[in-house]
Amino acid sequence: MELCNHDHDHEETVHQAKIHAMSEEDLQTICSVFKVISEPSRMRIILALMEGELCVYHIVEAVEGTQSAVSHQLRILKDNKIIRARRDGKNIVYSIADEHILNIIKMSRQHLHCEVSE
Amino acid sequence: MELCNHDHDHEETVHQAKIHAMSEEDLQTICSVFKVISEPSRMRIILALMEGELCVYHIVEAVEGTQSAVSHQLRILKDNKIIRARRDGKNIVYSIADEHILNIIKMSRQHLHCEVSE
DNA sequence: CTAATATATGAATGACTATTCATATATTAG
DNA sequence: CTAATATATGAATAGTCATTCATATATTAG
Repeated sequence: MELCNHDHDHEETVHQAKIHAMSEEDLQTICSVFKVISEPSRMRIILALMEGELCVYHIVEAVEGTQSAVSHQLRILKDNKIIRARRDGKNIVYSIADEHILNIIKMSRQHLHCEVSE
Repeated sequence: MELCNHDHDHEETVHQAKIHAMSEEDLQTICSVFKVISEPSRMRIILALMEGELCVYHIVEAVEGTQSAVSHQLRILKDNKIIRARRDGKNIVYSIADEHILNIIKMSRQHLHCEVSE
């Protein structure tokens, strides 16, 4: 593989791609956000919390998961600052911490035609 | 774990979450899109193609990958209708096929402050 | 047809990760 | 303090997946 002589515009496109390339850090940032919300079990939790704050027991009920699995995913969401936790007596109440993620999900649902039905 | 009596609003929130719940199909759709673009190697390819169409050789050059790895990722992007391929002589020229994905990425970059520098 | 070029692909491998199970920690009631 | 409740967590497991290596396919030049 030596040359691609069928279209010299490609050389310029490659040049532009290199100039406009995201920093490695930004690339990791944006990709890790997509990765976190790409897991259905986590997306379900986020969607549930979009309706309002919930304690673990009710999140488990809303997403129909097991306590342990939900708790592990809550940890990942919290570590990624997508949700926040506050203690309220015996319960830990979770809520959305990042409005940007909400907007990304909302806009994506519109684009992918996965909006709320009503 | 029997009751959560510290806040009865949670019951209503769970109710709303169940009513507004996405269909399983939509959930898979949106999550699989996020999954595809959550891999840095694939995101690099998409970002390169945002500058213009490219043949495989030039994609390899733009993203600084190996031919085989890039080819495998191109396949996944094509299977997911994010890019399209057309043959041009000895080369296969790839280009973005889904404007929605572009918008999602652009908006996400704004939200996450990963915009182009200039 | 043959050689060279461009791209694709199958299998193997290693890395990552979601879930489960068992258990630990924290809070409150009594 | 003790029991019960609510949540978190560590280890094990199984499944997924990105990359690599070797090779196959397709196109063009001669």
